[in-house]
Amino acid sequence: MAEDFAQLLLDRQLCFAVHAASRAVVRAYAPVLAELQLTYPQYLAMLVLWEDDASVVSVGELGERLRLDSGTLTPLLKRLELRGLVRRDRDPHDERRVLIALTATGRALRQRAAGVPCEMGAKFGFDERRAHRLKADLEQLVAALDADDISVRRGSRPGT
Amino acid sequence: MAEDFAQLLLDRQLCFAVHAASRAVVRAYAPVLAELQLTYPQYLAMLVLWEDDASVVSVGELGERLRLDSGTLTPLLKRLELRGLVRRDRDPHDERRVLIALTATGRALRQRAAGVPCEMGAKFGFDERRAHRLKADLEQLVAALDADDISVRRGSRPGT
DNA sequence: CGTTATGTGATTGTGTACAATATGATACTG
DNA sequence: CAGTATCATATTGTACACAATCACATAACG
Repeated sequence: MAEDFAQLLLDRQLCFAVHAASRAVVRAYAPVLAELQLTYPQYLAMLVLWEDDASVVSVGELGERLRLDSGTLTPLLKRLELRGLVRRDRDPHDERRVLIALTATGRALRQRAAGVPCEMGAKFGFDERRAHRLKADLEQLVAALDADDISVRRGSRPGT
Repeated sequence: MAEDFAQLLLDRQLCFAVHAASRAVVRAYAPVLAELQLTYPQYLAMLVLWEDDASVVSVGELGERLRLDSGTLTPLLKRLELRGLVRRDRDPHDERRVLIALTATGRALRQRAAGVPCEMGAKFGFDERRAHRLKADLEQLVAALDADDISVRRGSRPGT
């Protein structure tokens, strides 16, 4: 019993560290991204669109890459559309899908964002090896949690 | 120029990994905490209150521990008050401060939360050494970002 | 005592984040 | 072809998260 309560303290360590780090990262990006008038999640979405010159993906594909659902992406993408960075059009071959495409303005923003990784890398102050190790640890954590989540998604209850 | 764009891809790695991991952690806690009718940030606040049996802190002190500001904590604490887990009273010695105190119900909830760390630890699937290393890496990251942030908080611009 | 500075929390507005549900299109079945 | 199932996205509601601002109280100064 006493050990359980001790864990209530220990527990706070890792899960809280992940949570606090995430918010610290978003805060650190904010002033840099403000020059591009982007929020951090908007920046992540633009990174995906910038990756391929074709730059046409459905909302669902974007959500899979960013691990975000449509309820989050739809208003975010509408704001990017308002700013003229992307277009949102129904897929003519499948009227259910909405395709996101970069505009010329959105593509041009890539030049201005080119310096962001370097500027942020300096803030992080991690050498490449340690950054790689941290990234690997985090990805394994996500993989472990997602694997556990399959039962929820597929509705396959363990007992019954 | 081409190297800068290559970094736009590499950059996505670490910052995105932190962000995605944080959301995966919150998602993983959700079903476990639902039994206690707590959200993850509410659980973090309760952990701080459970740590000390006195369990009386101001909103500001709580925000310092959790690195959250009052705009986030005030509505969160009001919801906990509505559920009868905490009380919110003005400090009689300093009418500006609002003190948060556990109720008997809030203190009792600690028993039911005792198993949460163990259940979540199983989901994480990390051995103690690796969990400790990940936690240390994340804390160093937060420290580096916060140190960089002092210039913003104190308004001491580097140039002028 | 009036004035100003500071400090603490509340309020407001914008922007995620996600569960639950609704809507409409496509695919499958008989 | 009608009925059903399924899939992709939109909509709604709740809950963070934080910047900017407001309101009030204490403190410091003349």
